[in-house]
Amino acid sequence: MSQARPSSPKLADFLCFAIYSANLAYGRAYKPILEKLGLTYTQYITIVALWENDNQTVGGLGEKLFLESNTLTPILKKLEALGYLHRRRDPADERQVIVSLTDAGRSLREKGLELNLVKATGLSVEEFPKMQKAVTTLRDNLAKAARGVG
Amino acid sequence: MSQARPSSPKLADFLCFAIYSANLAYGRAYKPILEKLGLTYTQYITIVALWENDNQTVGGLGEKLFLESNTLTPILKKLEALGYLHRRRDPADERQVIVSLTDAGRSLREKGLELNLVKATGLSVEEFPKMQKAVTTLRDNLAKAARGVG
DNA sequence: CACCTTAAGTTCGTGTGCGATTAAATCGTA
DNA sequence: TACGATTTAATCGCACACGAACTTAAGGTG
Repeated sequence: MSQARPSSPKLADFLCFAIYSANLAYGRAYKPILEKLGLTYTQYITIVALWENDNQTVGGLGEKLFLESNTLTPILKKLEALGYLHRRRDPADERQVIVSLTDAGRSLREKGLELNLVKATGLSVEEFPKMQKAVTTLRDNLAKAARGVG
Repeated sequence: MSQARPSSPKLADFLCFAIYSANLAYGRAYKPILEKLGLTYTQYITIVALWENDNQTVGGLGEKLFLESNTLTPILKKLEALGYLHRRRDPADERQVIVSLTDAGRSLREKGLELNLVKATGLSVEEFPKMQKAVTTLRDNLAKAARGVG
């Protein structure tokens, strides 16, 4: 195993890699919990977004989830097939599709699915919201930069 | 658009969602830079890991990248096809595959590919390493929890 | 109204992630 | 040494993420 040159950038110093690998770790932590419900992580946060605001358009939902319609459409169709939501064209604008939860979709919330992985983060009650805020700000700054602003 | 119930969990309070969406934002910020090189993000960090330590096994590389061989194998084959690395069985243990950079793979480092998105994060020089450390610790705690430890 | 432009979703192809299975090599132990 | 257990990659199928192209609907201008 040859040595790296002194100038070599270290993976451990990359913030992008920390975020990337933390995301993988979160997915692995959530998986055993979510698979008991037959949901993937993306399907789960889609349901959560609908708990927060029902009857959203695909585009509106995508804005909140940071996903394009080409990603959302198959997920929404899957959740519709599972009986958790309905999709219907907006009669006032047939281009848009309104997504709304079914009783089954709403009842997931009451089914004890208040996933709580706070303990697994190792963060204290004071640290948790600070971290959450900091990562959210980071995300918004990156999104701004990607749009060419800043 | 109906109102959410008071008890409804808000997406904006989820640390997992902050990480998830920050990862998407990072990918979008990196894409225009990396596609000039014809590399994806995962291919890029694989190259970085090999800059740091050349001649690694698939498993060893996977440990550093937090990826399994089922994910890495097609990526390594692609990078081999692009001429950036070689794959060969270890003569001392034919089960293992040694991955090593080619001159082309090493030269990517000199080609000014020291991607620097620090400014895009909006973090100060003092904040950046703190954030990087905090997210790394979070990732390690989550990984520990997912393994059933803790 | 006819025509062009814009907007919203869908479809398709590529590239990850990952669970499950397989193939091959090595190890351990009687 | 023979053989079952373990280790390491690779393969396969499924589910995202996303660029690009397509379809349909709405809006704007003459």
